[in-house]
Amino acid sequence: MEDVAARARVSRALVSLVMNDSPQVSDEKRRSVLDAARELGYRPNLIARNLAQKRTHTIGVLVDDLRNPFFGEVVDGIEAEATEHGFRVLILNGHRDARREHDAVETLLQLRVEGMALVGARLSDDDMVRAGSAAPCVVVASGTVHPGTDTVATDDRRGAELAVEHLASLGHTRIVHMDGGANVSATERRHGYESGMRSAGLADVIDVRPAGDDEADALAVIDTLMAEDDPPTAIFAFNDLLAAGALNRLDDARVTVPDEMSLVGFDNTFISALRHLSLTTVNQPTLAMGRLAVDTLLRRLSDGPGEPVRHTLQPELVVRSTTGPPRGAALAAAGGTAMTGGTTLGPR
Amino acid sequence: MEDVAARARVSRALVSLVMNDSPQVSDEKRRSVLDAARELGYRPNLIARNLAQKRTHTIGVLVDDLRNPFFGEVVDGIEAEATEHGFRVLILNGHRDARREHDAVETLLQLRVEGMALVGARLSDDDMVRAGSAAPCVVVASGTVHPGTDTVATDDRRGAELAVEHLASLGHTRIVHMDGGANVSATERRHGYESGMRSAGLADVIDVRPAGDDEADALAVIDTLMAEDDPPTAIFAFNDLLAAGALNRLDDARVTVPDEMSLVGFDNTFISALRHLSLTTVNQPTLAMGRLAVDTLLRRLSDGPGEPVRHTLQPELVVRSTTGPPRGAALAAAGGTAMTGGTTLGPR
DNA sequence: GCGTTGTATTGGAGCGCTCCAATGTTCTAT
DNA sequence: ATAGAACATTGGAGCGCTCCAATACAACGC
Repeated sequence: MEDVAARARVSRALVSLVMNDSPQVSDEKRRSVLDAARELGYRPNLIARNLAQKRTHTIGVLVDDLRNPFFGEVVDGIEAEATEHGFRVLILNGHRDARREHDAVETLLQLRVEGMALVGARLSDDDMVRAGSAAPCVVVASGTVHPGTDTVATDDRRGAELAVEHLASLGHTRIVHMDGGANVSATERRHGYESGMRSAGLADVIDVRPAGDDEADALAVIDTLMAEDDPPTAIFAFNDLLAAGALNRLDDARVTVPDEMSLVGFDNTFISALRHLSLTTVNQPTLAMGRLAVDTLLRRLSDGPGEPVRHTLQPELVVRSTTGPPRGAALAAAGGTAMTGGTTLGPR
Repeated sequence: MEDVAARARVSRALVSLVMNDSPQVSDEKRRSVLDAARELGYRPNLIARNLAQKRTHTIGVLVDDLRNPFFGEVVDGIEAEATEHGFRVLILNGHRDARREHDAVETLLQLRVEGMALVGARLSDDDMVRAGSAAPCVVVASGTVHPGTDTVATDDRRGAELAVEHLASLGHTRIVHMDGGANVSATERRHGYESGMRSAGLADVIDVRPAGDDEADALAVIDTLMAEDDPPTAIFAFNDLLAAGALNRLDDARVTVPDEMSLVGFDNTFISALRHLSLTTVNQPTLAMGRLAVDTLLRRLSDGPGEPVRHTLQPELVVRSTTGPPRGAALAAAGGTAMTGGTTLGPR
């Protein structure tokens, strides 16, 4: 910078003004500074700038699992909204590991991000408090919800209800839920499953099986289920990945879907749309969630602390080809439930 | 930091030493500094530290498309290796957009990363030169190759040959290649396809169709192909996503796979393994590529500039259920080609 | 007791930038 | 011609840390 100033025969301060394109600079000087910078291959040092400004214009994103396309889509939304508002986005990967996510948050804070979006993060309440007191945080797509933090989430409970209503309306009674584990989304979806079952008059056959959130987690559960005397006729899985794993395993066991087993996922990731999976699932408005997360963060940034806000977006049932009436059942009455979108495509 | 020093009744310099856990510090002082830091909720400022040290211990990763699981796996490898060597990893998303990737590189450089891994990036030679002169770069999984930069890649050409050999050995003659566009991987795979065709004595029916690298890009190509008088009996697609798109469209057109059409992808992403896709594909050792990329970067960092190194890893054919003999053909001779791994599973 | 070695601690300059108050310059109105 | 405003430019302090050379302190042999 020194060199640029010298070459352009101006002060360092003026170079700074040009670099931040202040309107206060005469065209003549601006041009000569720009020329000098180019000739010298000068590249402003963001680190120094951030230090001097005491601002970073950066929001940090912690993603629970970069390989889960659902999170990828949320991040896309975050990036879009953030860049529109002049913020840079730094992405750190949590690898589905609480300890690494804890470290990642610490790194983000040490880097002095101005806000953090925690996408599907699995953080302890302690972590959340520490993080929240250092920078505004927004928890997206659950994982954890701490009392004091802003959140953006889909109405997981309602989504689960939609799934169960759909299955019940097809005539299913033995509907099992493959549970996603110890996070808020999973809890909500389980509650939704339960309330859906109750509304359908199936309270006495509520059946929740602990599974997980990844393909591999489905295998053992399917094995167990199919070994039972009276296996279910339908499964509602915590998410698409789990449902895909279930589908694989059902295939191994020569169980046809949806004839012998109906299957519903959650998230409407692109894999569920693949024609050969054609998974009935529950859509979450991922892009909107990402954008809303950033908006929430920015609002918090300008308004300062206050009542935590909770944004809840509405899910939609997407009916594809993994659900149908139970084997031997009379065709269930069409329609009835509040489902939207999705068409049943191709033979399965 | 000032405050911590005051509270612990030591100098700022000593606090710095403790924070970088230097062995030169007496246990007594160390403890009191640590206590003071905790009580005050002190969090070191990485920005200031980076500025003072003139080092960031950070390597930047530019990912062409976060939603492509293939890249996600490579990034996992990069992160693993980098953290093992005490480096932080910053991920920026390129959104499959040359302009955004250009900007992302600039950002990374301004943040003074010590090296950059460009995963599938689509950068101009100019960009690469600028980037390479500011920080060591390694180009992973192609996209672009600039003469002067280190690269880590799969032997795309060989991978394509494996695919074609496989199809030819099944008895296919009309084998079309769906091309991935203007990047090095695509070019290599096309060359591999061509040389594979020549070796199989099919030089006169080489048929390359421009497509792309995403699901949607497959649709029009399939439509065109199936409208032709003498459609091919096999397709070798640039990657799994494209193959998945093709599969969808073939389904729409009521073309059965593999009876009426065989299909091979590339990358062996987890979607190709989904039982209901069960896509024959070419595996790339993603994790190893990520790790190797970091190693290359670190070596360059310590050795300084020099002859660019090119690491080429070997691909493997993974045979699943989307390939079979052409309709009506006699069963082709088994074995023969150098294929590894993968078993044909379940009925399609 | 003294010098000597060694280790523990400190002051202060400096990293590359921004920002503020101060100064210099030009223009307008009287 | 001149006060005043409006704009353009500059010097220098300061952001929070590290690192070096300098100093303080302790232990040791003679």
